[in-house]
Amino acid sequence: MSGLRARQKADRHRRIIEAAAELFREAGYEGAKIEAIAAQAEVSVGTIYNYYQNKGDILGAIVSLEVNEVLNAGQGVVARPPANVGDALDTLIGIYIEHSLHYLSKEMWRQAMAISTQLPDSPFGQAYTALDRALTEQIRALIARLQALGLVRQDIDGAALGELIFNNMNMMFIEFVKRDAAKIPELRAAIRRQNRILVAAIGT
Amino acid sequence: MSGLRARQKADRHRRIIEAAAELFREAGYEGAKIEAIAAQAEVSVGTIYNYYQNKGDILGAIVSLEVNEVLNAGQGVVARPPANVGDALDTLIGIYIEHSLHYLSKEMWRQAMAISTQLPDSPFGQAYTALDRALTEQIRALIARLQALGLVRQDIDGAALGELIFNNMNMMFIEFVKRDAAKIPELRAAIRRQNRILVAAIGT
DNA sequence: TTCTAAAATTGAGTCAATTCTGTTTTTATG
DNA sequence: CATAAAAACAGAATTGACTCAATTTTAGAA
Repeated sequence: MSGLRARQKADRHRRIIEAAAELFREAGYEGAKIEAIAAQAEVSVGTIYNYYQNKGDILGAIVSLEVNEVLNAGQGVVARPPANVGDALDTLIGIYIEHSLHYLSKEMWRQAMAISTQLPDSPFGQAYTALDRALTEQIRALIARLQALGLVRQDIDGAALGELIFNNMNMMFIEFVKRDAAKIPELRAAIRRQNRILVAAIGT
Repeated sequence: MSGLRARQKADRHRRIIEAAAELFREAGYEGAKIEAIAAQAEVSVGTIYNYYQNKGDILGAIVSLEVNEVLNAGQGVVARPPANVGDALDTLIGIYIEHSLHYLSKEMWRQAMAISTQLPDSPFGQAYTALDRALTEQIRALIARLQALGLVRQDIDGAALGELIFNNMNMMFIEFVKRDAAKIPELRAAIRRQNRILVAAIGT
């Protein structure tokens, strides 16, 4: 099929996202007015609201792109993890963190996180929760892999451990985006230090 | 001194907070209009903005009251902790969680958390970060206490451990307030399960 | 090709937070 | 006491996200 209508729709979606991404980057989330996004995308304000429930959902679409790339990159580590528990965790978490500021500024992350807690039932709120879950799941998968390789004790509660590691990392990341001065290497070092306690407890 | 001006100021502060707390509870954060708060407090809209930078800061003042009570209650546990690492952590965390919904609804917590990430440099954003730090510090103090009592190994990195426990608990609490259906006993059970991994690793 | 129902678009209008400017109240001084 | 400076107040005006009724475009049947 792919009628005219469907093509125009996809095209408008793309134009809105591109316009928003550009303006968010240039002017910040608050600074990017809906009217400006509409003008840049060559649609009307009403049309934007036909495609997205609110301004946050536009940002949400951009965040989803970013996180999905990260999840993809993480798969490689899960498939072939370094032969050392600490390094394996550090490598996976490193991918998450290093990738995180590619498309999104700290300010955009702050807004995205804020919206996802403020409106947990909006389309974006639910999508963000699902992304968090997917990341937790991937850490859990890494632990299962390490258990299969005999690097992590079999009697460890993998589900609880995955959540613990993800929750700690995520909270550290939240604090990281809240402070503009915070640097990536310091964030990684702090998380490594925290995980060291766990690594000592679960390794064979 | 305590001139008329200072007294009126304190009185207006109190009236605004009381009016806001009542309306937030009744109508929710978004539902409580600034005009309504102003009317209820018998001041003008302009005056409210003279006292608080924005609507979020009013909520922030209420949240601070709540968290400070919690910190206070926690001190008792740190002073005389149960003679078992798992129970000690569970007791302290229990106090935090059970107290959390006394004055604040889940919706108010969501708003407060959102604002604190959205505007980390606003008065409330900074206050919220300080409160988080104080809670982390209290968990750290409990661990130090348990180490002094010989219940936790001396060679454990107490600072990192405190952060790990707080970050995990906080993230679980965030997810808890995001889901209206989530219940306190389940939250506590989930955190206990996660902490069990740590308890096994650090106990003597 | 022509016509009609459904889908999509438009932009002026609404609503509520925040800002701004002129007025009033308080304080401190002679 | 009178009064000028400082502080606080009031509420009208501004701003920007979001809504909605009217209009335009598309798909597909005749």
